[in-house]
Amino acid sequence: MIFTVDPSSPVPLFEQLAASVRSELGRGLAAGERLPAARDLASSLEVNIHTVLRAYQLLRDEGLVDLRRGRGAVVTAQAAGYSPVTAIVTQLVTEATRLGLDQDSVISLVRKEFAS
Amino acid sequence: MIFTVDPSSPVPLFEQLAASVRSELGRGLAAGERLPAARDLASSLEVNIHTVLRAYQLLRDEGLVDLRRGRGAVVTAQAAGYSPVTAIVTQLVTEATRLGLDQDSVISLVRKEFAS
DNA sequence: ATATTGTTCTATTACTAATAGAACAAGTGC
DNA sequence: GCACTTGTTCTATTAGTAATAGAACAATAT
Repeated sequence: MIFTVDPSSPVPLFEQLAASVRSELGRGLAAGERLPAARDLASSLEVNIHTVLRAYQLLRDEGLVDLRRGRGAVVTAQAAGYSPVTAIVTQLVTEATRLGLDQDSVISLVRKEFAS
Repeated sequence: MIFTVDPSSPVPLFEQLAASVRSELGRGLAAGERLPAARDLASSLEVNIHTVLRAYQLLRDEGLVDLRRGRGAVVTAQAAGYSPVTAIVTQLVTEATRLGLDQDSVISLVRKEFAS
């Protein structure tokens, strides 16, 4: 469970960290597991504890973790099926279908966009 | 050719405007056509001319328009391939990246949506 | 020539990110 | 019960960016 941030990126640190946690949610990180204590993670990432807590609170607002004093940040059950991009994917496929683009064409566009 | 911005949105005005132009590129706005003069658009949107010019310069950096003094902002030939689907794909990949989802995860979601 | 239109420059204001330190409160574990 | 852990809240400072404003400039169009 390794989280990273890049201080030289224009993306805010707390957003980078939240993104890093979400990324782990799709892999090994399961419901009930604990994230590192904010003070520990802040120390190892060399960022302020407030920055870590802001990322945690963002994830809490999204329903991905529970925060409790003394216990820390715990991955929720609903975090497993969480996908905020689903709405956009639905819109994309609807529009593509309307214009006569098939699955492979769309996936090709996605790959190209990721590569750019 | 109607462009809009929402001053109450947390998204920067120049980014909103660039997104609005990109959206039009897929619908009706063809290569060689001129965008409104920055001063005119700034006036009608009630934003600063510098804000409009920043959006235009962003679009120029993306290769979607050419900027020339006296002539204004002209849609490039390359922009023609910028379909509504491309716009949505850009939005999708941007959002996915922000949330820490990688290419394979996104493509998996697209396949699932096509299958449904 | 003159008007149009983007470019560049300085400057100000407002907002946000990130940091820092301290005190506090709720939960854990012996 | 008591010490420890860990998130919460508060004030404060610094740095960076968005947006605005105004002016002068330079290339292009008509």
